[in-house]
Amino acid sequence: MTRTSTLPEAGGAPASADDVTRVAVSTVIFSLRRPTGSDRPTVVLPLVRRTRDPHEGQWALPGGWLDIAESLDAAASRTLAETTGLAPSHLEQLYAFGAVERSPTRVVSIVYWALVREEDASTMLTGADVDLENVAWFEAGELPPLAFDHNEIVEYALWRLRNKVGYSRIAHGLLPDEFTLAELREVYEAILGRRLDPANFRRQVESSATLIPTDDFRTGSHRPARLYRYNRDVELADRGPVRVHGADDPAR
Amino acid sequence: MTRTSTLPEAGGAPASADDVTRVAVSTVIFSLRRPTGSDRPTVVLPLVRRTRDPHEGQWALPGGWLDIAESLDAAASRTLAETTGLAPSHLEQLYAFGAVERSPTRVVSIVYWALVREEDASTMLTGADVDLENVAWFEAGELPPLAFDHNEIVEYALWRLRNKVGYSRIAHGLLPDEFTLAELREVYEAILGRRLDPANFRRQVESSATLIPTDDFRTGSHRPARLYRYNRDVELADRGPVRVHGADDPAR
DNA sequence: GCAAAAGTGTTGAAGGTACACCCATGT
DNA sequence: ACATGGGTGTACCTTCAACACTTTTGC
Repeated sequence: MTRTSTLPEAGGAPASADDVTRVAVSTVIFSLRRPTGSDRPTVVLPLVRRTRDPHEGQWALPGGWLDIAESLDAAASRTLAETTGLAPSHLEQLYAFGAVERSPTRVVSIVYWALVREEDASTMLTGADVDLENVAWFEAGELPPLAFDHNEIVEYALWRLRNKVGYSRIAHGLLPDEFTLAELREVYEAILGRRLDPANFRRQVESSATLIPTDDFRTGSHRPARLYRYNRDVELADRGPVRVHGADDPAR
Repeated sequence: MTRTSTLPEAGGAPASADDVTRVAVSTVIFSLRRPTGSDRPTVVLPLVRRTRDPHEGQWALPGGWLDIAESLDAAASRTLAETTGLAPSHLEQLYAFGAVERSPTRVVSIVYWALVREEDASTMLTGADVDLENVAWFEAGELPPLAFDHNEIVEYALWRLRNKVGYSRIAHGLLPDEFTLAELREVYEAILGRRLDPANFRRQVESSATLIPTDDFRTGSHRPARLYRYNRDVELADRGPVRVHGADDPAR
């Protein structure tokens, strides 16, 4: 994993001057974490500390410059890995931000959002050449003031996530292969920010036929809960438009 | 209206060589037209004929290059006006397309979609310095093979339009100030491609409280129909995320 | 009167919410 | 035994689709 680009929005730019529009790619990465003391997961996201102006010292979304020979999707994957060492289970374009004043020099940011499984989030700590000093996880609801317009971008990404969890099965992007219905429900509850009726939740997911029951159970100090697995055959009304040519196309 | 940029994807580029990524802005413009012989409207869109390579002679989406000092939204408005002379009643970002091979030189296209009222669509014919020879309207469902990946882009825009008509009130962007419920229903029918029950349609829009009944009626060879006007106060769960800073922010 | 579209009423199916209740385990 | 979460049953309510029916105009 070689560093072919630096953090976006300024510094180390591919073109030298401020007479060109540069294209940056950033990603809002969501994962879950169970705060110590609580068993309920909350939505967290990794941010990187800027090491140069503008906004030096402030936290910002991970990202980097678009290379001339890589697609937007590829740039999102690459910069995400380079800055955080994470491997996402879901990656989807969010929006292109291009207001003139959002950075001192002209930058158009193509922003993605991604999901990382709780188990995979720990790879960051062991990860290769990631600058751990300057990466940290934050609760999505309690962010400090971020660089550029990144607070608004995160808000928008959260809105999209909450929206999408309602009509697609992206929740599986935050879960391991096998999980109980209670664990799945906790993912929904963490994203939506409210409790769901276990009985009704069970019926809804069961009627959608997206889950395959296994013969295994998760034990605890109560009745064992059946483990489920996502049915990969089922494609929900999820991606919407025609799949264009393989990669780099709309995901919704 | 001065032409400050040429058609996107190649030719007359702001930067000379193929060692930079250029940003283009294109727009899928939807309007309605009643085919002669039929009273039911169909969805149509304007395309421009390319006058230079690549894809010279082929039809393509109207657009142009992003200027260094203008926002993405502004670029969409400007290029839309320059190439077609149209003024949209709705303008919204669709997606950023950035596959490497979508053009001989590296181009990232920020694509918008727009609505133009039937009445305003005729301004194109009288419009200022628009090259009428190379602009034409096509039925959205019967497009010829277009330049670049523009066929897929139009499909995606159509999908978004159909989707959005279900949960927002964008349909008003295709209607004049006052309209009957039958006219509103015809817009929905044209977009969705299927007939709707007039009785149920009436109840749905009436219960949503987005329409203000006027005291005027449209007469014909039947019982006069009441004219309605859109209630500008009502904001549906429409734009979703926080309005960022005025312009150039996500619309959904 | 008749055709045609405007507008109202009614019914049944489907889906969501609330909540009572039983089941199976660890302690 | 009892606490805890797993899992089932059910009643109510809202929404939506289908369609019969009445109203008001032009011809």
